[in-house]
Amino acid sequence: MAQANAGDGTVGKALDALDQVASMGRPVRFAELLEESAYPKATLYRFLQTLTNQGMLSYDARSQTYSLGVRLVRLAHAAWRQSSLAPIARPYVEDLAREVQATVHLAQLDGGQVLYVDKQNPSNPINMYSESGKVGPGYCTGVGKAMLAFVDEATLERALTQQTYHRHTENTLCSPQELMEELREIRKTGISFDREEHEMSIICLAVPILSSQDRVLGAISVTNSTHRTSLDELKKFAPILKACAKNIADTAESWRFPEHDKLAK
Amino acid sequence: MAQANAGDGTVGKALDALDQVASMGRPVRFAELLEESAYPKATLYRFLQTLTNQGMLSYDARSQTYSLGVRLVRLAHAAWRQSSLAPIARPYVEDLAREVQATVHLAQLDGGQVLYVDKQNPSNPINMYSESGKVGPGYCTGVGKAMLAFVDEATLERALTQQTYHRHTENTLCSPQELMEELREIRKTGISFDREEHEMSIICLAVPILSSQDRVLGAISVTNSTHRTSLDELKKFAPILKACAKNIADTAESWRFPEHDKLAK
DNA sequence: CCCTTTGTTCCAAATAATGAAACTTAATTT
DNA sequence: AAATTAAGTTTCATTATTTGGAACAAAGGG
Repeated sequence: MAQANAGDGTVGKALDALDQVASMGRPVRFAELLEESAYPKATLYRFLQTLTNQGMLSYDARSQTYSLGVRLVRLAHAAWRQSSLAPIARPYVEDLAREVQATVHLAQLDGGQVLYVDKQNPSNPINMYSESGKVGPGYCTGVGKAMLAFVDEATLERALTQQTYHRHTENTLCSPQELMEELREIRKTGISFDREEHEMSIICLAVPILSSQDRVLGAISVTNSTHRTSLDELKKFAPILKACAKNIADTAESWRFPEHDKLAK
Repeated sequence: MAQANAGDGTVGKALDALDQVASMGRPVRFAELLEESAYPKATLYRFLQTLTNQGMLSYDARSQTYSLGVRLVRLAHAAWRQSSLAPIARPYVEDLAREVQATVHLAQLDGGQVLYVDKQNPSNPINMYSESGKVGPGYCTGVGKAMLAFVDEATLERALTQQTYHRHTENTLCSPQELMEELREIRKTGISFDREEHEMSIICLAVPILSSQDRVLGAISVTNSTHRTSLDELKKFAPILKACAKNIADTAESWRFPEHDKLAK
C-alpha cells in the first residue's frame, strides 16, 4: 500500500501515518510501518511520536507496538453525532427496516468510497458501532452508485479515479465506462440496484438522499438475499424508500441549517 | 476555552483546531472559532483548510460552517475495534449485564478522564454507538476511581492535575486529598463505589481490569438507582464483577500479545 | 564476542509555517 | 446607489520547523 496522499504539508503527512496504522487493523511495530511507508525512518519516527503524544495513537512499550489512540474514539463520537446523518435519520431508518422486514443501510460518501454510518436489522436490533465506520467500494454497491449518480461533475471525476475496480462477481461493473452508463440510468429512475455485483446472492435497492438543492447527503438501501426475495420484489419498496429519503433530507436540512432561509426561496 | 495543548509542532496545533471544532458540538463558522482560538487568523484559517482537505473536517459552503469530517468516523471504527477493550470484552459484558440485571459500563482512561467504550443494558440491548466515546470525570465515577487507584505514580499525578473538581452532589469528593484517601481504600479492597457522587440517586460498583503485570487496562461497573437497590446489595456483585474483569484481562492479553510469552514467565 | 536487526538521536540544509497587512466579497447602513 | 462595516481569503518576507542521511544505542542471535 503506497502512500496515496501528497499535499497538505506536515499535517497531511502525519495523518497519512495515522491512516497507515489504522489500515493495518492491529497493533504494529515501527519496522512494519517503515517498510510500507513513503517516508524516511527519522521522519516516520517523529510522526509516530507526535501522534502518540497527541493521543491519536497509543504505544505499548511491552510489545513495542502502535495502535490507534482513544482520542479518536472520543472525536469520532462527536463526529458521528454532529456530522453524520445517522442520529437524524435513525428513527426513519428504524421505521423503514420494520416496514420492509430487511436490513437497511445508511451510507455517506467519503472520497470515492462508501462509508456506512448506520444499519438496522429488524430481526436483531443490536450492535451498532460495529457497523458504523465500515467502508465499502463505491462502484459496486447500491448506495455507492445511488450517490455517485447525483454528485457534481468534479466530485464524480475524482471519485471515479479513486476506485480500484475489481471483479467481485460476474455482474460487477469493472470499468468507468460501464459504470457511467449505469449512473445515467440511475439518474433517470432515481433508484439503484445491486444485482449481486459485490457479493453473490446479495441484492439491494438503494436511493439517494438529496438536499433541496440536489446536493447528495447520503443514501439508504434495503438489502436481502436472492434466496429470500428477488429484484422485482425489492423494486416494490422504491416508493417507501424514496419517501424515507425525502423525510431524512427534510429533517437534516431543518436541523443543520435552522436559519438562512432566504436562499431557499 | 483556551488552547490547552502546546507542544508537538504544527501537527499538534492543527489537532488543537480539530478538537476545538469537536468541542463545539455543532457546525461552526470561521469567526466563532477565531474568537476562541489562540492562533492568528491566517494560521487558523490554514489549519481548517488543511483539515478539510484531509477529510478530518467537512465544510459546508452554503452555511459556511465546519463540522467534523467523515474520515473520523472511519478512523474511529478502526480505533474502537483495535484499540479499545470493547470488542474483546463484549461477550463478558453482555453476560454480566444479564446476570446482574442492571446497566454495565466498560471504560478506559484517557488522560485524567473516563472514556466509556461500551455499555450494556439488559432491558434494552440496543444503540451502542451513542454511548461509546462519551467522556466523564475521573474523580467522581466508580470506574474512574477504580482505574486511578491502580495507575502508576506518574500517571496518577498527571491525572489529578487534569481534573476540574466540581461538587456535583453533596457526596462528591472535591479535593485531591479526599480522593487520594478514597483511592487508598479502593486499592485495599479492589472495589470502588459511586455513592451518588456524580448524580443523586445513581450508585454504582466498579472494579478495575488489570493486566498480569497490574497495568490498568480499563474498568467495568454496575450502575443502578437507589430506588431499585442499595450499596450493600450492589456489593454482593463484587465477586462476579471481579471474575468478569479477570476474564476480560486474560482475553485481552492473549489476544493483543499472542507471541512474546517469554516475559510473562 | 561479534554481527545483525531494530529503534533512537543529531544536526546542517531545505522547506514549510507564520502572521501582519492588504485585499476581496458580501452584508448592512446611510 | 454609495458608503460602511464585517467576514473571509490571499500575499509575502521573515522565522521557525521539518527533513533525512548518518551516526549511535540497544536488543537478539549465532
